[in-house]
This record gives sequence, structure tokens and C-alpha cells, in this order.
Amino acid sequence: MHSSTTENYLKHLLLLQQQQDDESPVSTGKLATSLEVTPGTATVMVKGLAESGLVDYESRGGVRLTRSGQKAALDVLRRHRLVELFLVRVLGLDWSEVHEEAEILEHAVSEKVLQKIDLMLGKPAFDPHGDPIPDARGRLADRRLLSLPECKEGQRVEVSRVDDQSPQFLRFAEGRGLTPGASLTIEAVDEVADAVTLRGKGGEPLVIGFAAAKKILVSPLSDG
Amino acid sequence: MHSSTTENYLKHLLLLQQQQDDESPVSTGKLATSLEVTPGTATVMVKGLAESGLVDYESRGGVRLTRSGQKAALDVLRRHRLVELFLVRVLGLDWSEVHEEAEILEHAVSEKVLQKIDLMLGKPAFDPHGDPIPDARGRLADRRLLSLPECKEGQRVEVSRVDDQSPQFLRFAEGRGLTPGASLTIEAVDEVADAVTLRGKGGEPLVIGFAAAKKILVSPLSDG
DNA sequence: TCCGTTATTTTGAGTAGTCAAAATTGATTT
DNA sequence: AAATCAATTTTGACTACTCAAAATAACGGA
Repeated sequence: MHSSTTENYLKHLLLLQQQQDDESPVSTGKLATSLEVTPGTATVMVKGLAESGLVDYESRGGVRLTRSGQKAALDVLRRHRLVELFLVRVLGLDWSEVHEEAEILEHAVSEKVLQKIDLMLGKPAFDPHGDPIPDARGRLADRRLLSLPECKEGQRVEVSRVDDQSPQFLRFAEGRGLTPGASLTIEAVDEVADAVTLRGKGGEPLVIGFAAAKKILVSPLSDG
Repeated sequence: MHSSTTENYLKHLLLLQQQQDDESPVSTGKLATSLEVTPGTATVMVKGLAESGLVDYESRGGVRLTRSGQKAALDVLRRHRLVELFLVRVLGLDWSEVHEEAEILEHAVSEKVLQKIDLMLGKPAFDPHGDPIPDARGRLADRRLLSLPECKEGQRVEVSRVDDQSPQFLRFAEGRGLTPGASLTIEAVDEVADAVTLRGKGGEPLVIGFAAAKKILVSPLSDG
């Protein structure tokens, strides 16, 4: 069994890799920032992970998960996201607060408990924020999603994923009806104004900046 | 927030105190045994707990929880036992396996999550083994229970608590119908044979040794 | 090519928790 | 009172993780 610390290093590494092209190595500096430790700490730890065969690492060459490291990382991610969904669906916590809870619980739930949760939720493929949940074998459902600024004006879309774990942003999104499952019409995408205008079910138009709009990922709706 | 280690020291201390008269101090040696650490380790740690005001300690005089230590310990115990009940009732784990799970989860569940669990279970007073769950303010329901060897022959009783957390014993008890809520008639209590004979609902008599019988705690049934 | 900037690594030190083994204490026996 | 024994405490060392600060490497520009 890996320590919580090790699990966190692997998880952050996986997310950073996915954020990049998933192919090129992650710099120890990026990793350190992501984990909120000093660069030196990350370097030292990464050497240990390499010793354990969880990552490939060459001095000043960045870090990459090995196959075994990736497997372990996917397992942590699976625990994190299943726990999030469980907290929302079964315990009724708000989606804006479950990320923090899951940060701790992900290191504490056993395989046995996780299986019960998985079954109870019907082997779900996505967590409350629309992030994909790795299945028991570590496979991720993949969807080609558009971010709002990528949409065409007039397009009808459904919110599929909200890519920001901060409670503030999640509460904002919820307040505006921008939660997974909601349908929207893109009224305008204005590069110059740095803004996207939407219309939801309710009818009242909503204008949000590009930075926020980029975090809302949607699937096109076969307009009907 | 206390570390998992500290929480474990406090919890074991509380249980050892309850096991004794609850008044006299616990020796560092007993504590060490209970926690499965070496005596020296326990001594060092206890000094730290005393520094933090969680225990009273004098060299070679044993340890006792202060009021604040006791509060913290009861909180850990509450988390442990609520989690146990939750795992049995909501996730459907077997009562023989929840103790181990709770040993880890008790350090990971937040107050927020705990409150949801507490509510969902209806603010229960006892865990799956019949152990009392401290309420939110740390108060324990107290019941005067008899152990099987203390019962009179012919007495009708109800199993209220099974005082052994080992999966083996719990599976044995479950297999014999000796779970909280079951009613029994005491057929014989034989000091010399070191055995107690019972008859359950089913009718077939059951003989168990004193050591095992002491772990089964019962309430007398107003015979009707 | 040399210089300066920036990222990265190394080093020394600190905290929390642990063990093994030696030293101490207190109690018991003689 | 002295010797012995068991429990307890002290000590030195180790692991895992962390930071601060110094050393090193890499890269781009003059």
C-alpha cells in the first residue's frame, strides 16, 4: 500500500500529464506547484518514486508515470471521484464541498468499500462535475467535449463537465444553472469583448467571461 | 486537528480507562500493548500528549485523560462507531469486517460528513456490536448489562452487545444467532465445566465456554 | 563565446513517529 | 539491608516528509 503522500504525487502527476499532451514529461517544478510543496521537496520525492518504479525520471528531464505508476494513479482518481459522487448522491452534500472531503477520504476507503459504493451508484462513468471516473480496470470513458468559447453562435448544447473544483466557482455555476445536464443555447461568442452570451431553459440571457466559459465543457445537442 | 496517531492514543486510552474502573490511571505499558508499539514509544508519545494538555502524566505514575483529552477521545469513538453502523446499514458490509474499515475511516471523516451519517441513521445510540455511540456532545447511553455467566439458569434474556471485535469471533457469534436483538433462554451455567448452555429461538441448545460467554452481554427479558 | 536569468537539484536541518537496547526505578524477596 | 526482578524511562538511531538556502545546469541573448 502506498502512503497518502505517494498517492497524491501520483494523482497530481496523472492530472498534469492529462492536462498536457499526456505524452511529454511533467517538470518537477510544475509538480511542486500543483502539490504546493517547494521544488526541492518534489525533486527528492520524485527520486523515491523512480526508485519504486512508479515514474521514469532523469535529472532535469522531467517525470512521467510508468505503467504501474499510472495504474496506481488511476486507482486514486477512481476513489476520489466515486467518493465525490457518493457524497452528493447518497449523503446529500453539495457538489461544491465534496472535492475537499474526497481529498482526504480517497486515501482511506478500502477496495471493499469502494466496490459497494460503485455498485450502489450503478457503476457510474462520471462524477458530479462531469469528470470521468476510471472503471475498476482503470479505463476512462472519453468524450469529445467543446468548451463554451469553441461553440458556434446559435448552437444548442448540453453542459457535460465543469472543470474547476473551487467551491466558489461551483456555487457560481450552480446558481446560473450551469450544471451537468443543463441545456443551453449559445447566443454570442465575442472574442473582443472576451465574453460568451448564453440562454438557458429559463430564458434570461447570461454573459460570462472567456476564462469562466472555458471551464464549462459541453456536448452539441442534435437540435430538435 | 490531531494526527491519526494522537487520535489512536486517545481512543485506546479511553477504552482502557473504561475497561478499568475509569478512575485509576493506565500504565504506559498497558497502553503500549494496546497500541502495539514498544513501551519506550508509548512513554515518549505520552509525554507529548501531556505537553498538549490531553493527558495527565507523572513518571511511573501512569496516564489519565484530561477533560479535553476525554472529549477528543469520545469524538474519535463516535466517528468509529457511527462509521461502523453506516457501513453495515447503508453499504451492507458484514458486521465482522467493519471494525477494521472504521479503524482507518474514523480519522478521515469530517464533521460535516459525520452529521449527515448521524442523521441518516436516526442518531443511533448503539453500533452493530451493541457498543454505545457517544452523541454529538460526547454523552454515552449507559445500560446495565449482564454477561452470560452472570445470568441465572432459566432466565430469558436478549443479546445487547458482543464485546469482541475480531472477525472470527463475530462470525462465530453470527453463525450461532448471538447477535444484538436475539432472545435466549439460559439453560445452564456450569462453573466446573466452564460452560454455559443456551437455547435460542430455533430450539436447539448451544454450549459455549465461559471465555466466550463473557463476551456476550445481555439484558434480562421481562419473561412473557 | 560569455553572461545573466530561470529552473532544478543538492544540502543541511527540522518534525513526527517509531524501534532496540541500555539505564533507572520501585517493589519483592531473602 | 541487600539482591533481584519487572516495569518504565532514556538514549541513539532510523524512516518519511518537509523547508530554506546554496549550488548547479540550461537556455537565450549580446
